[in-house]
Amino acid sequence: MARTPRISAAIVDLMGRHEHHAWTLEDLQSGLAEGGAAPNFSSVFRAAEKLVAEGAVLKLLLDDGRARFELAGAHHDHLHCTGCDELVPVPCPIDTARSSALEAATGVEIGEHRIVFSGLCSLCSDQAGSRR
Amino acid sequence: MARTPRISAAIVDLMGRHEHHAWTLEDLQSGLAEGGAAPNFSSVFRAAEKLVAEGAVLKLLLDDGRARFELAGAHHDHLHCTGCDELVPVPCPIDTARSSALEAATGVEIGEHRIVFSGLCSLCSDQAGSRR
DNA sequence: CTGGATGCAAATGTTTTGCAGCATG
DNA sequence: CATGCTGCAAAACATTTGCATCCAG
Repeated sequence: MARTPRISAAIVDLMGRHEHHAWTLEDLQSGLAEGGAAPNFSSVFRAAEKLVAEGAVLKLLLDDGRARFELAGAHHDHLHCTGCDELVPVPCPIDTARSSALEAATGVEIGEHRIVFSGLCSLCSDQAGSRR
Repeated sequence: MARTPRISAAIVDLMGRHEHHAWTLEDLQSGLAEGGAAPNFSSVFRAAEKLVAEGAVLKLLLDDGRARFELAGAHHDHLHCTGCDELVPVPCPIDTARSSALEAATGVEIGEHRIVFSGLCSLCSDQAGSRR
């Protein structure tokens, strides 16, 4: 069987051409497949993990139990749309003052955070609105 | 093999006696086992899911891929301690003004949210501090 | 030639479901 | 005696790993 070379590069390229999208491993595999490649699932997995390890890509686990991958960049948080199931980036609502206040109030030391809002993305929200 | 009656009631009871703790299914099973019962894993799973469906219990998926269950109550968010792996409740840092601002800025409709901070809980933070 | 990447298959870890028996109302 | 709960076993799912092979440098 023909090999698919440079999978991780292809992943970065693919992600770059679809800015605001979080990819499951399956998404990545089928996305690469459309680009002519037909990589093995394990290879996609390993390439994705490599990119995560390198810091080029972020891995997120949603409540549906499947991991999503997205290009690393400026920090943002996410809205998991209950309409279309997309994971939409939203600006981070936590400022350092708030974070510090939380640390002071609870005695914890906060490093990172992950926020996932549930709701409707702007598209689904529009559609719901126009039907009302 | 003897049956363990009323597993879901036992779960609620168990959780009630250990306020701030998020339970994996395994935690629940061994917790119940210490109480004299020795329930089957599937039964624990089904009881937990039932409680979630009833709204008595919340289910959370962390990045380690294992679900945690905790008593439903006043909303709060969580810190996943990188020291002791506990999931510690912290007050919610998102107020309605901020949430509305986010909706206005992005056009989304926000329902719920889940925030998971990563860092050190107050206990682990203290220990780290005293070693410095 | 050598190390890193890939394909394939099989293992893993956790969650979920099928089915039969028990027990409570 | 009907309905729901439980135990046990096996399936389902997404992920992860072992191993042989391939390819670029």
